[in-house]
Amino acid sequence: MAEPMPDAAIRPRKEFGKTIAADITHRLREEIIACGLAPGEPLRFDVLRERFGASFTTLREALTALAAEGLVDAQEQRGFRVAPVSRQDLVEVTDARVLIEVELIRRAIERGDDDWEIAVISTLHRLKRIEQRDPEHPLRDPEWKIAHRQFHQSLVSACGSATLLAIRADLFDRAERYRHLSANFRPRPRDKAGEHQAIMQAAISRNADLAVQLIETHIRSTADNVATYAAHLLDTE
Amino acid sequence: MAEPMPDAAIRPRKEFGKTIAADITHRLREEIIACGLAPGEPLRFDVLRERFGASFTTLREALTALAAEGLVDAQEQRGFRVAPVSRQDLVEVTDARVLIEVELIRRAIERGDDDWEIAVISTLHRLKRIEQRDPEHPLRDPEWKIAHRQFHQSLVSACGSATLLAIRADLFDRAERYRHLSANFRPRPRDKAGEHQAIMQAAISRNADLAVQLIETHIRSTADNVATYAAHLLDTE
DNA sequence: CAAAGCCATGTTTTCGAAAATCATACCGTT
DNA sequence: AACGGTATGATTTTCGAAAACATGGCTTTG
Repeated sequence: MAEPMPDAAIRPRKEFGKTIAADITHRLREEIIACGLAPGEPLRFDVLRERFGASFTTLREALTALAAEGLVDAQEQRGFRVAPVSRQDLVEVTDARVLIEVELIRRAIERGDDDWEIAVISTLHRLKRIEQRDPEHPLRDPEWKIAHRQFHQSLVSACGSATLLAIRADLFDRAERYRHLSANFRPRPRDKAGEHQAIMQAAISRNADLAVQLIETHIRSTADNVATYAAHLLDTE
Repeated sequence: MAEPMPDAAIRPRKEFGKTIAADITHRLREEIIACGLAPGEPLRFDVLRERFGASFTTLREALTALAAEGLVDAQEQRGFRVAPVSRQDLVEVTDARVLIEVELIRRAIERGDDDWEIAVISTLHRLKRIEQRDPEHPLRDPEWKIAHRQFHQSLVSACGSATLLAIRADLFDRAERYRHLSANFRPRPRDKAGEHQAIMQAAISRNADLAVQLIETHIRSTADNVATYAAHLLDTE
């Protein structure tokens, strides 16, 4: 007889990662990036315990990991809180992203093979499909977010440095939180589809200088948008 | 009457940081960097528990933090181990350091004020004093290590980006571990004192191009040294 | 009345036992 | 002998109680 479906009572609690701690780290990260937990908000164990159904120490491990990524602020003996946002931090994250992403794009264009080209083309294709389906509020759509993340990830994936890719990933997450922050106040998304298309073409045709210029513009204009439309959230804290 | 010295029985267990977890993170980090714990060595809780006198969960939190810094390798459900070393990783860390440190030196030279100049000059002075006192095995001397770290830190401290400084600090630690790895097999330290002096002068005289070139050479030649004299440790794993 | 000290309360932090998981050796079968 | 599956011991992971700590209000004192 076939193994029955897992009973609700023994449904696995770990949907991502093998350990509960890794799972909670992942869920907390997504929630902070999406601003479901507001910047600066205290992260009290009682509340988290109820929300995530894990114990003190497991939560503590997750919060410690997120603190290292810059999404959580650990105040020794006084608990944790969601990392605050500020204009200064936005500028720093943007600057760091440009510095690193530009270098990684160059390396990827230099080193990328057929598989890399295929990855770039196919992740962009998926992204465009999702945008066609529902062109309204991309950041509200989890699928769009994943596809967008994967497209940018694929662009640099052939750079050859896992070390720099890890740093880039952390910075990308921190920047994405700022995008969410301003999403509710932004009048209309600009033509991101066109920008992504142009970046893809520059990369595939191995035009490094153009790709670098497009990426830098892409990153900086997004950050400018955030600074404009989330201004009231950046100056008060 | 003056407060008596803390009794041995109630001697504080936290010498660094306010929490035990932060203290253990710090001690473990130093021990891994100094190769007191060998690369790839499993980090079993029984052993750590005895060595650091903390409980499972506290150790777990410390290991999680160090995993985010790249000094510990977390294998889900199969424990932790000291991050392995490899030629590839050495190259990546060196490359990343050059990319970031070069940029930060430029920014610091651009933005540094009088306090910055004073910090650079005085940290170099302390470093030279320590080298005069005991010119034998600098990496064996904890004071030299701290002074060396602080000199390089001071050079970039005025860059204006806490975000990039944090990334730089992690990479510096990872590189320092490789230096320790080869220290036992290196015949003689080359003229680091002269290099540090030249870097300081280029920085203070605001000669960014020269400072950048010197720093890059400094970082790369150190890494080359490691690759040469720790070759037998890098190829086997 | 101001300032300092002290207790009460809520929160974080730490601990070791207990549950879950993995690695290994053993056994039976082919 | 080789293979697959299972029991066993070792190790990690998780939990909630208990200790440590910070904060704010209250009392006492100068």
